Amino acid sequence: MPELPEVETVRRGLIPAMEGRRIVSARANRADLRFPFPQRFAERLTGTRVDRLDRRAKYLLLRLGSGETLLMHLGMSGRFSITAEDLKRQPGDFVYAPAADPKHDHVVFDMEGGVTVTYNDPRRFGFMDLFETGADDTGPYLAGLGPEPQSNAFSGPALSQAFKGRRSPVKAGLLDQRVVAGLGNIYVCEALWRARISPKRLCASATGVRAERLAAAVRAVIAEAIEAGGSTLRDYAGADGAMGYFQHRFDVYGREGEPCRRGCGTVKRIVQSNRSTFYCPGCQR
DNA sequence: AGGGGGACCTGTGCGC
DNA sequence: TGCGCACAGGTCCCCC
Repeated sequence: MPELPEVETVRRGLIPAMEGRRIVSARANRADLRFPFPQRFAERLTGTRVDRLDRRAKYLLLRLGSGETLLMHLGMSGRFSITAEDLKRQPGDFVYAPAADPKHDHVVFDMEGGVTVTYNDPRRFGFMDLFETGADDTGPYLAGLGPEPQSNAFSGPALSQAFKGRRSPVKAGLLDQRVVAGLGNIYVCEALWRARISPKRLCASATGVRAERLAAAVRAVIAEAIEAGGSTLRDYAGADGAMGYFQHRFDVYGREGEPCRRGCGTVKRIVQSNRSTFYCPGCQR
């Protein structure tokens, strides 16, 4: 479910609840999510302090006083809710509302200061792991990730280089986390629309000036989405009460049959590598 | 080697 | 109202 902007919004929402606080106790309510929890999961977390909350691509990284890093991925349906006496606006309020069904509450962190952070994930595509801090680039998850879209390492020339010789559609190229890290189905569709590039165009033919346009579009789309997430955080809970999943105005995603915002045609839905792609055949070439 | 398709799960919304 | 199907924002694994 969450792509980079949603994960970044979740990170920012978790900071007041977790950063600088000791984990009084941690608990996993089952043996696995997508993968088994690491050995002695609860014991390795209990008693340690969360020094910092980082993000890389769609991964949250809790840097712990113990010298370990807790890596968390939200999969498609992972959510956090927070309850906290000292963060509440009104007594009895949730800071971020709990997900509807508590039977999917899989991990609970009791934090210093009466703050409780609960991870809920109906589909259990999410996962958590612990590794020694500093080993980010040698572990199975983060090694090989491409540049962050907001970093200097991501640029037109870099994207052009990554696309060179690739025979796959540019939609698949942008979804490849080794090319650029953090994009998912929605923001790839949005960036391609913004850059006026057809999702069916082959990567190899989207180098040069097209890659330049695409890189700029990716940056803009991601920046705007993070900003939209930030505004829902400022309002505390978003419309549905859940942190990180904000209502955002999409240009093409989910708009099949509706008019293109450029007024040139109708948004079309196709399937590429088993996933929905939305685009406007009128302006995307 | 790179790329496509299926698998992993549960929930929701729609048509009949 | 109930049932079955299609679909959902991610990633891994297998196979060509």
